[in-house]
Amino acid sequence: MMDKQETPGSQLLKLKALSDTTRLDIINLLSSGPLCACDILESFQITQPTLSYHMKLLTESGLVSSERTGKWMHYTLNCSELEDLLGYLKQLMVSRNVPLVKSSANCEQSCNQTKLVKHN
Amino acid sequence: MMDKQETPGSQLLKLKALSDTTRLDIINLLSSGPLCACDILESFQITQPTLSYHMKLLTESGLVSSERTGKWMHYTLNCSELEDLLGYLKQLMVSRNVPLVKSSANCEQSCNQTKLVKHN
DNA sequence: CTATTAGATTGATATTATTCGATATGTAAG
DNA sequence: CTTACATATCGAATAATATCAATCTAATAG
Repeated sequence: MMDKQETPGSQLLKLKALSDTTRLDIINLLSSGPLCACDILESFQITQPTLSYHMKLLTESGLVSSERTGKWMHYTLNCSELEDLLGYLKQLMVSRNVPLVKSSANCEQSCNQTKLVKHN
Repeated sequence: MMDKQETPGSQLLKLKALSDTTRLDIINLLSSGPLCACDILESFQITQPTLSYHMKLLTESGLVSSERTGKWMHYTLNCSELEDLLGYLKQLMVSRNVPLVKSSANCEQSCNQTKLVKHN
């Protein structure tokens, strides 16, 4: 049942979240299992506020979920959200044959399309 | 035959390339087939130099390949590179059970792990 | 050779991201 | 209540990105 509305916006949020070395490394860490912030912090040469900032972006993207246990924050990789992103990217590889460019193609002699229209 | 060296760096480049609305939209356009720069440009409210800048990032990431035909530049989505990225992300969902955090876990009472070690 | 056209490059500027020190909040222990 | 500890937030500095106008290069047409 995949009637979920495609929300490219939220996929963009995830891609932004993954587009930083530190955060990609954090995701890698979390792929081995949930960790609390202090454990994650030990793996990086960043300050605690910086880690907190990155964890905020990761959780806001949905890729990571957080849960407080006492004074500790536990972070878990949210696989279903990652699956969604995978699905979104996979769909890009299925040529949709939808002419997104409104009328026609320019560059008449170079396009290997049947309908060739003169470019003004 | 998947003996290709995992190069997280190049995957990071792709993720950076995808982490911008305009570029993600361009990728979407290209998923329907190759297009020349002038066609792509018509779909956006950006200037030609800006498009050129984005196409440079996309091609440098490997996600898009470019080919000159006369005076036109044709851009094509490079599916194999996208596949590589998909593979990299997919692998994150397979818990590797490798203890990346050096010695042990902190937060003894909250970790559901067998080996519990006191945090100083 | 001289336009003309498609794209790329350059340099400046605006916008956004990242980082840190200082400080606040929230929780548990004494 | 006070202290200690884990994490979050704030404000400011810095770094990285995105954008545009102007200009350059490459290719074709005349």
